[in-house]
Amino acid sequence: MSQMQNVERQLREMILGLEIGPGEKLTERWIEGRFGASRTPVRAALLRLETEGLVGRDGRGWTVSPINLAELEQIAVYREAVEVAAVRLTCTHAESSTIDVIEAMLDSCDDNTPREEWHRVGMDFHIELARLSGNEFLFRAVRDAMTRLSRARWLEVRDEAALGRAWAEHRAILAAARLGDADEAARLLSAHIVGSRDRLVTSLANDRRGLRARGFAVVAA
Amino acid sequence: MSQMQNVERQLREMILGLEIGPGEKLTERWIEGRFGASRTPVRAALLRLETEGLVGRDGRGWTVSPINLAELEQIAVYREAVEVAAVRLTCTHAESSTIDVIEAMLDSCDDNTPREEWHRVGMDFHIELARLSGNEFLFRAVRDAMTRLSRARWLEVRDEAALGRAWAEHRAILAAARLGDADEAARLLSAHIVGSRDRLVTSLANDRRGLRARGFAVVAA
DNA sequence: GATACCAGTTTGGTATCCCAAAATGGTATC
DNA sequence: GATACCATTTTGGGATACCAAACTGGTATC
Repeated sequence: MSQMQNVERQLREMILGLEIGPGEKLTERWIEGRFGASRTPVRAALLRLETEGLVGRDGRGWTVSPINLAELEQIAVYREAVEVAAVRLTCTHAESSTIDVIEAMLDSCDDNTPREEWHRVGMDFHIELARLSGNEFLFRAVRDAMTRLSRARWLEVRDEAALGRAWAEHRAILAAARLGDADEAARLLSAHIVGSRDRLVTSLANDRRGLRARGFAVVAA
Repeated sequence: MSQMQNVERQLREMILGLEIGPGEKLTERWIEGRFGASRTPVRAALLRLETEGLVGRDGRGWTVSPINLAELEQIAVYREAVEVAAVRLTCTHAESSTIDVIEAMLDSCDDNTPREEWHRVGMDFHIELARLSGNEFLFRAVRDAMTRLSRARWLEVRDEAALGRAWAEHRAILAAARLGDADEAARLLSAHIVGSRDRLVTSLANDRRGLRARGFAVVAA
């Protein structure tokens, strides 16, 4: 694997895994030293991550994008548009077997599953469902949106009940998609996204002080 | 303006203006010499244009993305999702004065207006309408989709009647938005996008031989 | 004539060097 | 003690040197 892809992947992981906090300053030279690469691949990685919204320019320098509550609300609206369109498409041509694969993903999580895994599967559910639409643009839109949401979802204080409810909603959406009931799948998915957004924004707004204390920049809505 | 932004802008214009044909190979050294910049800004520009879908990797090298009819159809579906969502949002809060600005754009085109200007305004209509939604993600999605469509629309063989019909549809959409009639605006916009796609794909498919003769790579649906 | 092979060239990936602008930190002045 | 000012360092933007892999064109072999 090339250095460029390597730096990009590792840096993305550090940002998404909150090893580098939202709002932190980045210097090309620090990244260079941290990953043992020269500035050329470092700069390529930063340019890529910038388009993903994970880092941004701060005057002349680079900054890890802060968690932005207003942005999270806008992303939810965007997600609703693209995910609903995707699932409607899926309903017109999906085979039961492909739905089974996604359902199996959900099944793979149980009481012994680490929180990190639930987090990942919860995102992949939406991404893989969008992939089934067969539309590359809808798929990428959902994938990129979930990437942007990833850190915020990680910070969310989620109780067992909320996770269980999310999983139940996921299953209901799959059930509707399996029947090819586009309207029902769209309605359920839409409600799921809006509900998720509400819980997420509420949780982060409430915990904003705590997050800032941990050094994470959280911009209000 | 920095060299990086300069190279990026000029190279984008050359690609969108078909001065470099779809499917053509690009070498970093050629670009370097063509714009009098070194490879550092050239690479930054290529990385950016890659995320816009205007250039792509071809093995180790770079290629100007070909016109892809299947992709055009997928983009139309994507546009329908995001543009309809945007216009629905707009209908809930748009002021008549902001609609006026867009209507004035349409009015600025008359019989004496060069074809190039009609082309630009036809895209900007959709972009500015999406901007009115106030949702940055929907806006960027529309803007990026129009960028990807730009070259294909430029190649389309459009008659006067088709242009007039498009402008009439644009005005009808604005009228519905001005009244805040979200359902009607959504219906009209949706039909407009699908109609545009059909005309575009039909035109390009018919003229595919001619386009290839001009050295433009056109990938079938 | 087709094909396998090899030297020379081109090209993207990487490392490194230079520079101007911005940030930093210490000092003199009030 | 606060502030204005200057020397130093740091940093991103750009240019260039180097390399390994890929490509090219020609040649030898069958």
